[in-house]
Amino acid sequence: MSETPDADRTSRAFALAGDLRAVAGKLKRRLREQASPGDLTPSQASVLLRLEKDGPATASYLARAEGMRPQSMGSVVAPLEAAGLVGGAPDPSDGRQTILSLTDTCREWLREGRAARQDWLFRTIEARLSPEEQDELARAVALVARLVDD
Amino acid sequence: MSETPDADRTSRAFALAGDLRAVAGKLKRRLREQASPGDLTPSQASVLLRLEKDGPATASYLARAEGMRPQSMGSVVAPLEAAGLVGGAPDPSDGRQTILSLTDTCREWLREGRAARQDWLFRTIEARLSPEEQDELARAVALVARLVDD
DNA sequence: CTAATATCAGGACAACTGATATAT
DNA sequence: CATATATCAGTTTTCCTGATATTA
Repeated sequence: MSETPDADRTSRAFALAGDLRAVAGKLKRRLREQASPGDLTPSQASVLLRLEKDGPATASYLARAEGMRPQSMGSVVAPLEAAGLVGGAPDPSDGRQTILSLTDTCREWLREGRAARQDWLFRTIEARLSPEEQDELARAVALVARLVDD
Repeated sequence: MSETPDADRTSRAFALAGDLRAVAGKLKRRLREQASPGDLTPSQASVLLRLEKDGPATASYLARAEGMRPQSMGSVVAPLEAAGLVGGAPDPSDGRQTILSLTDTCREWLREGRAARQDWLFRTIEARLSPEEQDELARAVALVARLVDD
């Protein structure tokens, strides 16, 4: 309808950027407010999920994967180690590295907890989005991943 | 293909929750790292966008809209007022409230800056996503908005 | 010697909670 | 008096930068 479809597209992309920023901020705040003491932080949950998916990894690898500094990843992982969910073993072929992996305790915990656990985001996705919408969201997550990766 | 399609859907929803958390975290970190000094924070950009879209509003209204406490919104808005982008006027019919609105300076700044401005997210969306993908992302943003709203 | 990894220390930022003043 | 708004002050969380030790 517009006489200048290009300008139209541009302004829609601009609005999209704003909406995306806003919704990301809201999501983050909501995640924090829903967190009960003893819960994992979003970063920690991400790390466990990644270790489960990709297998053992070093803190530096995890930091790169999450787009975060190695030092920051250190403080994300430390509580997980303290809780016995993640174990560290020195890399036999490279003494600088420590290989992190899920403990059996953690695997067990993930297995039994998954659906029952108090994961607000998971519950809300199941409650509020149809399977088709979940698929749509999954595709969009991949799109955003492309935006934030190098 | 699975014998238990329900369990399958559940585990996909669980992975989706994890991926969404991860990508939201990455996006936030990326936004921060791309911010040049003098840039608006994501919250501030959101506020300007909302004031432009919905017209003048109080800090409390903005806080509710962004899913944030009024006190927090205060510190988001304060720099915008100091920068002359937002002006406050007392509500004539309710002395408790201060009506915030965009200044002419800000409108001018938005108008001229929009495409040229150093908005990393906007530029990246335009550069990396096709118009169709942008539409898909916009739909997904609406889905996430449904998750984070009450 | 240079590069990569890990860790310690201190700092910045954005949100929070609690308390207080004021107006409805 | 109860409710809603705004603001001040202090705290927490999460990530950052900078520095140092160790190993490749």
